[in-house]
Amino acid sequence: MSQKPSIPKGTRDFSPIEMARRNYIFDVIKKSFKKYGFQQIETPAMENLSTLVGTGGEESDKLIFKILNSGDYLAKVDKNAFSTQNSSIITHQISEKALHYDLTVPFARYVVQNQNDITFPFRRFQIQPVWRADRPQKGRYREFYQCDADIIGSDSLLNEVDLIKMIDDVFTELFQGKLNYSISINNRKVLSGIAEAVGEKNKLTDITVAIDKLDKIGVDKVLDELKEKNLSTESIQSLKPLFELQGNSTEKIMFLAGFLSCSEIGKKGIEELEFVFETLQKLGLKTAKVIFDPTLARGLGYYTGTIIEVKVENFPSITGGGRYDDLTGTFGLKNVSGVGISFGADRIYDVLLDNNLYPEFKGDSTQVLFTNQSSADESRFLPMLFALRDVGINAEIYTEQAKWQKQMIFADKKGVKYIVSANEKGETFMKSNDSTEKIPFKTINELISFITK
RNA sequence: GUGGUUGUAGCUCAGCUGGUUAGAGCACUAGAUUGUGGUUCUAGGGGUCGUCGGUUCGAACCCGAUCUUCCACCCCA
Repeated sequence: MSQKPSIPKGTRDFSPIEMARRNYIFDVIKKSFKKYGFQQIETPAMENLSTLVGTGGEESDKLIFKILNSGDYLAKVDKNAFSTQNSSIITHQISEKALHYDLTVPFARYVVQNQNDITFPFRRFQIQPVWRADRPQKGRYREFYQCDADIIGSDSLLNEVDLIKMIDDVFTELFQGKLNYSISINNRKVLSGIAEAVGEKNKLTDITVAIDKLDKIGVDKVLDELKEKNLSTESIQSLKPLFELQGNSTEKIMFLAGFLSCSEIGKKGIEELEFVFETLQKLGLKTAKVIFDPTLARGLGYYTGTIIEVKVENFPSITGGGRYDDLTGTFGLKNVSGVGISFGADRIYDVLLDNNLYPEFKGDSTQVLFTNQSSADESRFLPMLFALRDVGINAEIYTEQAKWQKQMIFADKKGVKYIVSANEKGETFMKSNDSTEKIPFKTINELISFITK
């Protein structure tokens, strides 16, 4: 052992069985995307750093993996900037590219660049890895796949309804009705309305960040945090009823409608929520439990309307999304609204594994193994091998003339279903993996019908 | 970025309060046996005990730093 090989923190290798499971998840999601009229695109793994920074808020800027410029990257650094040792200034001088942090921002960039060729409303999906310089922990990786579906160029709330129905479809299939999950919905306009209604319009983020922690740290700590952020005692007092909200989603919405009656933007948010909930109620959902959660905030800076998050017990959110009214605005295309969601394939993988929800995968491995104990075997089996492959059966020959035992162990470990062998007289036999009975056969058609029966 | 945690053979781990050439199981390789299905037996390869530095006559074991693992916070898929 010269040196111990390893991979970067938060990244993973995927074995054959893991890939089979991952592809199963991707296939289910992709099938739904297509069914709802989304078309696939792909964007580069790296973007210009300038298109990525400043779109998702300060927090996400910190988590962007930057790519060092090629060549003598230090030579171009401004000497004054260098001597300040200010990394954020120097960063932009030594790095002009970065790995994308999510798929929504590259998509917005794509839309602006290709606006003349796109017919709006545009439904696109994108399944690619994203990178975040985060600290790995449970369900959190530095390289992971997002499966994004976005509709851009439409204000209609029917899109929100469509996305939630699609979430229902995907998890109904993946969870097979055996696992509870909930789709939490809120609206940024409601959060703005709350800030406005308590007279702290400019403390919106402080309020939402604090509210978001309600179920984690409890009412008292949230109030403490608001005090620290210099909210007036009256404001905090008037926020209090929100923390004690009881009842189902409809009752909560009704309460907030009253609470926000003095705020235009708040009223708009309530209207939007009501539409989404009412429409979903009419259409019905297969397995999803949709709840209005006024404490749902979500950090990404660009959301302006509906926000969505899917949760399973004991896991961080497995799907998230929302509406953004002006994401393309930062790239020069105004007045284009979009809404989208992102399935976190890697977290879904962990959830399915934890709950034993993977179907048995058939046909992923070799179905038929031709044993090889002599060059006579090789010449007699090779034509059969290719004949099987030609009719679509996964088959291989053991390429070494090895001991029978070794070949059987190989077949067993690989999960091969059928074994073909010959004796010294040249008689050929086939058998299935779970029995020791060898059945003689003469023609390739006999073999095929045995395997495909 | 903050706090905690982990690191001994390819894998899972043992190694008592620091004391001679660091062990086991599995895996791997070769041979024998079973005489073409996973048995059994024998032998063998493989570790500068994450890395660097310190304490000590002596360190896998104590101390420091660093990297790594996992977990929590922040934030998020």
